[in-house]
Amino acid sequence: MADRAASVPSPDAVAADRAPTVASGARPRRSDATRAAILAAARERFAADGYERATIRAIARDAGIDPSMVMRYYGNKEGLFAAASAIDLRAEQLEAVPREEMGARLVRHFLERWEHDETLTGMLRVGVTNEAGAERMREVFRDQMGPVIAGVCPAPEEAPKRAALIASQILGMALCRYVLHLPPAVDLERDEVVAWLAPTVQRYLADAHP
Amino acid sequence: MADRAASVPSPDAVAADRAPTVASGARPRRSDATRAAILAAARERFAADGYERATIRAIARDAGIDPSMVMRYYGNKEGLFAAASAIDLRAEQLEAVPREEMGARLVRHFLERWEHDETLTGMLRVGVTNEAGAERMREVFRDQMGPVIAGVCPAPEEAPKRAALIASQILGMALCRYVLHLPPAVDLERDEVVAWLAPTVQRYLADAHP
DNA sequence: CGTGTTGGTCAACGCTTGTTGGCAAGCGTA
DNA sequence: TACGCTTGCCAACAAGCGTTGACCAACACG
Repeated sequence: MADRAASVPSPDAVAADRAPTVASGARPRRSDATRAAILAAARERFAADGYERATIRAIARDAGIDPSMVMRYYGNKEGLFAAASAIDLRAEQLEAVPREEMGARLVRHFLERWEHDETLTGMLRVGVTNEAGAERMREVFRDQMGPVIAGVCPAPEEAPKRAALIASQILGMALCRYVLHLPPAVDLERDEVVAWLAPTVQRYLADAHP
Repeated sequence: MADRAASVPSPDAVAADRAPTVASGARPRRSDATRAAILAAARERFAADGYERATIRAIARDAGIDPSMVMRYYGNKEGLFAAASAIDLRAEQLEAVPREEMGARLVRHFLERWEHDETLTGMLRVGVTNEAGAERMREVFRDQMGPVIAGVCPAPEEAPKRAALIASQILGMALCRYVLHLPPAVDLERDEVVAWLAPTVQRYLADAHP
């Protein structure tokens, strides 16, 4: 038994552990395809069903393997979620954006991320009912969103507060549009969402206190 | 077996069915206290745990009765949720508010509602992972939030869209503050939240398209 | 060729879940 | 007092859950 699949693994460690698509130092294993299939199925199920209803049995069925393989490779369900919730917001794409364009760019960036990576929906669905999922969201917010906001925020000590305000608007729209499927929110064109939300985010980012 | 506890009851019907605190036409039953205890325990559990983890057994334990009583009075778990998710946003309090104050009043109203009625947290927690819960949220949005927005919105045909934008901001803040417990969102004073969000909501409510 | 490691299946475990039906005690009314 | 409805508990059911360990086939390497 190797050191992988520890009892309570850290998300990024597990995620970075075996990434079949990335050329890492270790030589590839025959099981990389299976690992990837499990992870893909897990992301899909967590995004569609949340933590409790995304059963290991269903994930294994989707991946075309036995449930016990999930346990062997990811330790337990918690470890599987930790691996499946690894996400890169690609926030570095926003670092060179001039301050006055930041609102629109932020909104568009996250709408696109949300539509192309179901992991975000999964994190939200899980984070709302599962403490580990909520902690994961707080981590991502702090580590990936925080620095970007701090980089363009006029007063650095206000950056967390302003980041939270921005998150409230962007997460709220994602919630209404991609999770709750509120009809008028779903019907909006993407450009329309950007046009409406961008000034809000811009104000949260850099305006003086109201 | 009476006509109560139908197989798939409508939320409001079930909720209005037996409301021990309200003087209804039917004369009170000895079991009204038990019914109320079940409902209170259910609201608490749904708000704290979401749909799956709020087990009938746990709810019954909290209410100090046998799980089978829950089934007798509410038919099944879905019926229990339907009854427990009955909610009054008290939107009529906002009907006489002048348009230019509406943003601030809306934000403050919902913050207070959220802090005093855990049913809202329950609906959000359940709505994110359970289709019946999502449908319930769409209903409440349409029937209770819609009319208020339509009442002050300059162009009536734009009311649903504008209501969705407002919901995205208010639900987003509630999500960050009361569900995900994002630290900077939790640390904000209530007046601070109102000061920041009110202009946003005001713009979504009545400003021209951006 | 033989041997150890890896990838995978299978059957079962202990537990929890929603749900059901039977039975006893309490109450209201005739 | 006697009868019927109501309220409640108890025990059990079938199904599904996460998880485990035994076992087999295929590969890698000396």
